[in-house]
Amino acid sequence: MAARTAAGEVPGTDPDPEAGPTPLLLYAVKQVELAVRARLDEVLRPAGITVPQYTALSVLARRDGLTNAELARSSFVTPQATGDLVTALERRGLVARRADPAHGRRLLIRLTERGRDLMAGVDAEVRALEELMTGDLSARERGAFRDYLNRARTALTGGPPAG
Amino acid sequence: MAARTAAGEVPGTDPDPEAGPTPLLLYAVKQVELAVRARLDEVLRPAGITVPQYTALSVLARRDGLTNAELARSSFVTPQATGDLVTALERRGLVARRADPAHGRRLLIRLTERGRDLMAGVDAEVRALEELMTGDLSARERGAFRDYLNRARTALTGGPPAG
DNA sequence: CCGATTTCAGCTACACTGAAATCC
DNA sequence: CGGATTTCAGTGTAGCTGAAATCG
Repeated sequence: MAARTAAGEVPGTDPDPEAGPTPLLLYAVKQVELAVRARLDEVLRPAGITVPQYTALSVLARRDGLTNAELARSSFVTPQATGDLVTALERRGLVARRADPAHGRRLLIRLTERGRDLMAGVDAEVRALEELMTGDLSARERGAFRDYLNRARTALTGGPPAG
Repeated sequence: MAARTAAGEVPGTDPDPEAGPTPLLLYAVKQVELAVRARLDEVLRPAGITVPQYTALSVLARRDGLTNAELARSSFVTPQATGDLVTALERRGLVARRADPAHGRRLLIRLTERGRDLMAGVDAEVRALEELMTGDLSARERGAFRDYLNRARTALTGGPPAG
């Protein structure tokens, strides 16, 4: 495993003799996500929502009025998966569905006041988690990190985040 | 959203006027992981294993003879979660448990020949997925990406990967 | 007795497939 | 009719809490 590199220094290929085969970046991404999930779970438990639910609420906070199908595509899952999730959020009054005035079938999902309050309530702790994760990266490194992540997502899905 | 940056160029803070608040890196990590999971699911379905099961097998492939509790810590979940998972893998003959000769209670988990064969069978496609994700990153960028991911995990968990 | 590990029991949430109905 | 969306039904996996037993 590449030893912790000094800030600003770009690590080359890893010559560590005890490392064995270099772990895949796929795996490194998963490890970070698992660690984030564990921490985020603790932050969200008092608010009574799960990480997938928080993710859905985050998407809606940025892109209000999505349909369930669009929400599903934003997370690369089936509409059924997000359907159950949205139903749970709706029962708790965090989101509301209303018919698309321009289309008889589509149901637009919006955050309610309560939903917005909940997101505001956890915002500080989520930002603290972001800071914990990236605290020892310089502003320049954080920008590069973000760029790599965006490029990886684009390469995997063949398009920008908009579902 | 930061427009796709040319290879080698380090993006600064994002001046895009339509972007709204900069999405958190937490979220960018999650998006990549979701995209990876969707692709990896397709790759693993023919082999009949799920992504969490594959992850466990990967850990065992690199660190054979772990206990269930150690395996759980490597994924930041409870021993119960990995316990069910290992039982499923055991029923399919992909792993085997045997008592630790030096400790009456601990059960060491090892990949079976069948388990190793399964991992070998999906290896090419997993590597192809890795290449798809990082194909437009230079070797230098891949190294930096890996370093950022490792530092993020370390910052979140306060230690190296070894459980 | 304490700490770590394993296991049993019960539970919730996530996500899938398949199928049907609705709307453009 | 085809394409997209929603919904219903059924299934399996993942992960949790709580509690008990075992071992060092």
